[in-house]
Amino acid sequence: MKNLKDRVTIYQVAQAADVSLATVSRVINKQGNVTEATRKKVEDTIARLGYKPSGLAQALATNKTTNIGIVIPSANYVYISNFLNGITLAAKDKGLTLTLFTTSHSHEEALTAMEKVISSHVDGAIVFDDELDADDVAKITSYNVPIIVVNNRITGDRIGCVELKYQDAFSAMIRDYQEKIAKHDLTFLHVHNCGRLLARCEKTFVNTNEQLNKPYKVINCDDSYTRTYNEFREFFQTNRSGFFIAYRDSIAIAVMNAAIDAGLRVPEDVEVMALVGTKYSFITRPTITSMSIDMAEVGKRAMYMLIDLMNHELRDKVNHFDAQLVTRNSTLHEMSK
Amino acid sequence: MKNLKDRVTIYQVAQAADVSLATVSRVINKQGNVTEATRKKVEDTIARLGYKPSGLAQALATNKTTNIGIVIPSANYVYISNFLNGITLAAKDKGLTLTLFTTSHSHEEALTAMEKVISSHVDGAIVFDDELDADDVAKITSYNVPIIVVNNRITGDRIGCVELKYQDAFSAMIRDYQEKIAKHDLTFLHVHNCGRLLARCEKTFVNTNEQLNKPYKVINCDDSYTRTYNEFREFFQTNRSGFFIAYRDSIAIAVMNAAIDAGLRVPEDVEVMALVGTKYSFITRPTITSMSIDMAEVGKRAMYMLIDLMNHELRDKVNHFDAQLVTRNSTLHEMSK
DNA sequence: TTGTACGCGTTATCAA
DNA sequence: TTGATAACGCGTACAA
Repeated sequence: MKNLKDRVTIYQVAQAADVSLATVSRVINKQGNVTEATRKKVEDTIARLGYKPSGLAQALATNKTTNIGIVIPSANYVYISNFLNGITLAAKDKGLTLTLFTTSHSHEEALTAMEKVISSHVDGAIVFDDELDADDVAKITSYNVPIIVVNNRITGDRIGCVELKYQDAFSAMIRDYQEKIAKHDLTFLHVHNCGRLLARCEKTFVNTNEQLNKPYKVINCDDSYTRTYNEFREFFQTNRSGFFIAYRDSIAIAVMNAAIDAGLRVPEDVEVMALVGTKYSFITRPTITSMSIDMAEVGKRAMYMLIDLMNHELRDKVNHFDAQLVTRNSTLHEMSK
Repeated sequence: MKNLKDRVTIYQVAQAADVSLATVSRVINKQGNVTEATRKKVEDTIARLGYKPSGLAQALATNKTTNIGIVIPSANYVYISNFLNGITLAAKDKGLTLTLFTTSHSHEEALTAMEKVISSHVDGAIVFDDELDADDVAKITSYNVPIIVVNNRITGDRIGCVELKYQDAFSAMIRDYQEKIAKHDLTFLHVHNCGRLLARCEKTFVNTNEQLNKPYKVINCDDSYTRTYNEFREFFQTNRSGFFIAYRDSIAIAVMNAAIDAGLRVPEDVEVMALVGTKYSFITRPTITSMSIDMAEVGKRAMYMLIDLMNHELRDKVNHFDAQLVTRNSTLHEMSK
């Protein structure tokens, strides 16, 4: 008994079972056309030799890898983890394996990731990355790999997409606040180069307030809890009130904690909300008002859309999820009930 | 110009460039032994035809996939995301691609995941999954795939491991509390079937208290924020004090919020700490005392160990990370300073 | 420097 | 029901 078996091949199995490799192949793929007796014989020697088919060779022969490429900027955000988790659930359900490509928020890396997606021979891909635009995506589908794009409206022969719509709910929320409460000026926390989603929200913010003819502010902000906390500790020395709208809930929490630690009351003096909420929106005190989309559901949907697309039976190439406003204790919304 | 190019092969490039496919192969792999002129000619036609080498065929021919298998229970925990992120960073650094296998906390799924790891032909694997024991892991290395196991002490010819050690710091913390503060009885929140790490901590907890001859409690608890919160709201109706030690920080936060919402003071009436801390330990108010290991660092280390192992140059097959106690405001530790 | 021919581990098509 | 044999797309000795 050797310690490290060199990979045992279908040929060795065939030889040991005294059949041809074609027969072994039939047994592996349960294709029938095999006597019960020989089937058992083959299966026994497969077990005895510990043979596992090479996915590589199978893929090369069938032109199917049962591999799905996932392109994301990083695995480190909670909402992306949730998204990823939804994908894994759906993928496992269908016996698909996931290959991960991360891009670290750089256009260049995103492009090389797409190259790798192509050469890695995946059967399809799900792309959730703001660095990639329509042209970049078109490039890859010209290689005949079906793609679902998340958070960008792109369609094509082999492209589907799922949109994340914050505009309606966000705009409604702004109107509601301005009409019924309007205690504080609304301030949008702009983050430089932080993706389409935030950019769209900022546009919605500006437009809605302009239409209402209400005052509003946009200030710069870092995409980091600690730095934002420190900046706002400073900020709240002189500014003692406001309504702050942050991208992610950790940023909103940073602002909130800075306010509280500066002796201000939330939501009476300072109101805070997050655009992208996760479960961490409700574990703080006060809890954080946030917009939310169940990213695990988005992941599942994307995966199922991709499977349909691979089978050429995807009817609606554009799906969308609408964000829901969840009012909690960091804003005065509750009062309007 | 056809819309969907069927995969263009090395052979087509060779033909179009009027050279043999061996020459194209040399150009692709930058092996030299090619005239500057023909190299340029080949590269031009590669660009013109949009040729991308098939990773599959390359892998089959070279017996190298540059793919690393990652086995984790789920992508949904923050500390696992951090771990995953560390891995992606190190992997990208080395041009490696990641294939993800999730097991959903079931032994059966873990086993099939290992099967897939084998047939997927990865060059190596990192396994962070409590469902797998030494035998399961041994099975896979007999297929000659190098493995780094996280959070389990397993070694072998092609196996290395990185241990996550909580015992020392946890035991020291218990002694310290019992000797210097001892205001509340210590209660360990037992979660059924929640993995080796928690089990080891529970053992440490019991042993240390036994040695000190101090009273202690172990009570059952769910691994869910909401359920834990609700149960402890109930609990705090009658029990008005205690020191609770939870597995993850979200669970600790659930207990803390339940206490606060029940009108108790933290840490004066109720103390709370988490064994596995993430960044969410410091965004709550009060902040949560927790033990912590930088899981991103663990991921990086595991990846670099694996690379060494693949190159047969891994010296120390056992690495370990020691947890650090970070005292924050949810316990009275600060007072002992 | 370049080309020929074989092998990598499968699947699939045809005969037998 | 079985068994040769040709793909699949590439790397690589070896020969030219």
